[in-house]
Amino acid sequence: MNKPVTLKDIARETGVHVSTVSRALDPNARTSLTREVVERIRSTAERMGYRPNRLASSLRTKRTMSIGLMIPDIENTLFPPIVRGAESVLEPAGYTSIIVNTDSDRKREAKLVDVLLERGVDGIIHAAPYLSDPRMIEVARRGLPMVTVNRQIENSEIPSVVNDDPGGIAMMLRYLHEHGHRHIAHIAGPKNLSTGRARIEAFKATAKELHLDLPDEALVVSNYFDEQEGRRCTRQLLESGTEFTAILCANDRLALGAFDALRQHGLSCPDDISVTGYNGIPFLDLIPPGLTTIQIPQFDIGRIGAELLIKMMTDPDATIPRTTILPVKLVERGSVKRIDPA
Amino acid sequence: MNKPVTLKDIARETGVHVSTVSRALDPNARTSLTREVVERIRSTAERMGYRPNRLASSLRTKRTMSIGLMIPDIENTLFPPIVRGAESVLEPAGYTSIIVNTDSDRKREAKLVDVLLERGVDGIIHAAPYLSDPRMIEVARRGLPMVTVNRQIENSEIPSVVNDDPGGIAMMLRYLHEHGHRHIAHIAGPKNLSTGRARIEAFKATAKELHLDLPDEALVVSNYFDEQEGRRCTRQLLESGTEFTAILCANDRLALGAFDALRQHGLSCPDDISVTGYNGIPFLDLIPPGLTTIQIPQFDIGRIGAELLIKMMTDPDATIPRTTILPVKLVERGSVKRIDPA
DNA sequence: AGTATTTGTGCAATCGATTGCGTGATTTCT
DNA sequence: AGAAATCACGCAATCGATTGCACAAATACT
Repeated sequence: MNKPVTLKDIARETGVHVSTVSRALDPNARTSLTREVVERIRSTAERMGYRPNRLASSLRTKRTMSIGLMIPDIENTLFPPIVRGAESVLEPAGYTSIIVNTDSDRKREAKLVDVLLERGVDGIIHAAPYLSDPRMIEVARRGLPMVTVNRQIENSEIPSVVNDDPGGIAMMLRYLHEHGHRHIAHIAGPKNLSTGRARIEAFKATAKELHLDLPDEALVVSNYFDEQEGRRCTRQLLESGTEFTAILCANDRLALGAFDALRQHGLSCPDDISVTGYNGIPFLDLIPPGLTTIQIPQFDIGRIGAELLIKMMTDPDATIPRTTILPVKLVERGSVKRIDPA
Repeated sequence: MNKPVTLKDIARETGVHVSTVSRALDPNARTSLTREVVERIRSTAERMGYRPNRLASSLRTKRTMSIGLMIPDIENTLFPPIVRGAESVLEPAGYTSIIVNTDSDRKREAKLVDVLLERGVDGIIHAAPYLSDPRMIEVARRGLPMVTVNRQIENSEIPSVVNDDPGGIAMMLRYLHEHGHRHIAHIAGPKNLSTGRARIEAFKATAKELHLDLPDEALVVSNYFDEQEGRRCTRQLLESGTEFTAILCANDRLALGAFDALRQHGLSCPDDISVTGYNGIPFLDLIPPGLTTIQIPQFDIGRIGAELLIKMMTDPDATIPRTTILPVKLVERGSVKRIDPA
């Protein structure tokens, strides 16, 4: 491994001082140097194959040009698009990201934040914090630029980029209503997540608006956003004896679990029970009967989150919107049947 | 943002020299110091909340404890499990990984390698190199520890971890044969990828072994491993007029595309045509009729790749197997029908 | 007891780039 | 033409941790 070319090497080669070389190669400082000198340095740097050592630079400037990207699990298809969205702006801006999987485990989250801090990240994008997350709030308070995307932390000043949960849920509930459904159950998300809470509240509010009958048993709360909980909650609905013709699920994976549980109970979707999801994860069009869902702009959530973070990192005094709400849209597939209102 | 505690601060506080502090905190060098001194330093370090500055350390030691993880696209469900597998060993070992998406674009790949090099990664795991990849070979030659996983580069000494492509394809072809199929088409992967080539060769070899009739038209080569190409190739097969009762696809996404194209042509899978895939990506069990496929151990591929890389990074003289081949298994679902041999 | 060896720390250079300050040379101004 | 201002670049400190070498004190040896 031949040792890399350093500023010193170029300085020796061109007969100038290393500080001059440094300035010649810095687009911002280049102003006060002679055109020729800059050109001479630039060309020999190129010729010698100079690659700046970011470590040395970072040590001096206190900026690593890297950020931390915290997600629950990269295997959850909801997150890769967010990651790509974020990188679509980070990479061109010269930032590199360290992705960590928290597995939605507070202990891991705390440990991984330390890892990121130790690595000197310039900022953090947290894609799925808890509603109450004192550790992250503390880190942000200390002055580390941070944005949360997809979910948000309550009682904090941390800017967040989320989709329009209330609007999306209302849209979906109205859609079911328009399709004749009057008895609609809801499988809600975990209460300790902002998405879980926002969606259940929107559901209740819209149900009231539409004058829907909403018995307590028609509303079950899941512990995790996954298929297994979707199955469990669906079973619970079925066994409670409450009457319903549709289930509005707080996310797609719960809905996929519902598909499964209904099938196991010998019920057909959408003929017996209609089901709807939320998020719009991939492959949904390939899974029968095709989940009607709310498509959230995952890529844009990541993209805008990264844009905000860069703004915060480069201009500490910039005014950053506390919450950025992105519009969603309803994607019709086959899981909702039009019925005659009872 | 209160400034971090440094060795110098601890030195001042405890009245010793910073080099002593450094040694006291280094588990390896701690030997030659007095128990008490070490203890005193350790405790005040703890009390002051000392966090080592990895940048400074790396600058001096030339080790960043970070590695580059190159994948085509994190949105492709094949890769997240590989990533998790790799991180399952990297993280506990104190390594952090920088994930880059090449989009299977040579220009991007070249650029991203430079980014990684500039960041001073200690090694690289490349999850999908081209068969011929001089740039990566050159980087490896220069002395940077590197392993390729999932695919491999030909004519290079770079260790790779791959699944048993020949075995898997042979297994699948035999399976179709046992189910009565005698006219079997193959949608092959791109020729410039090791997986594409290995699989087509295995297909031909096994077909010969089984004395299958294999006209040229029954074998079409895709340009990319994706659904669109699967559709195109299937259409081509259908329009060529060649006779076949099953299509063995070189990967799952091609097979998913085949599902689609068959449907568009009014054909049913598996009643009219059987289809098989390769890889075992998620959600396959939810997509009708359920793709029968070869499950590759993605997580283990990542895990073992990372283990090899760590070995290479920590002991340059270690003997590393040139190729590590992992076993695969056949997963039966509903896309293959048993028929009477014509 | 006197010399040789070991032990525990300190000193200072180093990794590579950045940057405030200084200075000689050139240009501009009166 | 002489003073002032500007310009182009060099000097040296700095970021924080690591490490070979030096050296004094303590211990072991003959």
